Amino acid sequence: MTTRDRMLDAAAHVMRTRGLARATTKEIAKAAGFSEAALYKHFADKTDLFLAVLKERAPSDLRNLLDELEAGRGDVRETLVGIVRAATAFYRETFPIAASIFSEPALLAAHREALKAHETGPQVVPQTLARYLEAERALGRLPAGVDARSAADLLLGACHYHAFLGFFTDSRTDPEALVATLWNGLG
Amino acid sequence: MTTRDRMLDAAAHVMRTRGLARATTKEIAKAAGFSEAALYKHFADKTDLFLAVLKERAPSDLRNLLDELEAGRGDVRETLVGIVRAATAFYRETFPIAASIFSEPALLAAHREALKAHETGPQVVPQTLARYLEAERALGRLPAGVDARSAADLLLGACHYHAFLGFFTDSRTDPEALVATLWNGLG
DNA sequence: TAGTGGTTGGTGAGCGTTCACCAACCACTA
DNA sequence: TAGTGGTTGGTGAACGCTCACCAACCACTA
Repeated sequence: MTTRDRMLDAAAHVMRTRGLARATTKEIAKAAGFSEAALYKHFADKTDLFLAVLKERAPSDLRNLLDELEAGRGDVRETLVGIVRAATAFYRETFPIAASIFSEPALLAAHREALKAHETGPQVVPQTLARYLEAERALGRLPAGVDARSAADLLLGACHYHAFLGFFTDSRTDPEALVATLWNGLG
Repeated sequence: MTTRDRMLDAAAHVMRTRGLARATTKEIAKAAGFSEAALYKHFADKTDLFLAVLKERAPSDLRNLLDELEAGRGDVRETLVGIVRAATAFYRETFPIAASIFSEPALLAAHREALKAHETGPQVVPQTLARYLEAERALGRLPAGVDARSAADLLLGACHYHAFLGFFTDSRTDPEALVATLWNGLG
């Protein structure tokens, strides 16, 4: 493991435990086992370090799961329940860091620029799920008129929302109930 | 308008524009038209000020709208579309401040304590919507087996999610499509 | 093969600035 | 005249970042 990797791991850890506002360069360097000055041999400044953490230390579990989805293989409802489970855990883990970017608008802007340059971002998650639902619809396993993107947003939105609420109260997601409600509809 | 009110307004404004990390007591005091020390005549410390902003300057549009909902009055679907519109705007406005609390775990913990003491919190929003849906179900305007809380979470979650995504990419909510998808279901 | 010079990646010390916060003081009013 | 609510002018601590310096390693040549 390279020095840079150890620094990124340490930074991610300190950001998670102390919060972005209290994640100091001194503490990150100490956690990585190096001097503070060494940080600046590998990263231009603190913002550069944080952007690198955001880009290189984001857990990819959910994205991998979605990428491996294949239409026609397995029951759609069961698949969705699995996705709800994974997404809830994923958002619960990533929310604190993702959210704390909002405390520094400059950092948010820089992050957005970086995402644009790499043509990626959090929206690829609902896009990928929508693509899967679209494929299932094409196979006739979902109603013809269904709006795949709306369905993806409803499902992932509920997970995201639960992760958020979970930091303020003790709320639990019931993946089966969620999927059943979306499946049956209100009409 | 009292001095305290002006200070709260100024703090809310600075928090929104500069971000929590760059919202200094000096700038807030200046924006309110007072000296920095005057802040400390009205608030014990910076955390106290921020908690007061969170409690007393949260826009209440959505909560009011939901509180005024009455079952049996008007078309359910149209009502839901209106709620989606209001919720999306609401979350878009409140997200930056709500999210930036995560940069300071101590502040988050204090906020959570304050919510617990007043027996309130963000979860009252889905609770209120669920209560409305429950009432509509009791009137036979929704299917008997529908899980009101899940439906509320799906709908509000999508709004919350869109507000979040909107800060990273240019995404737009289509309230009608969202409600239609939830209404018709996937099954 | 021993000496030379350059690069890489590290260190401890500390600079300049900013921050939250406060003591002392003061003007106004009940 | 006592209390309220404001001001000026600090203070110590903490922060990001830079500085001068150096050990280890490497390529090149006398």
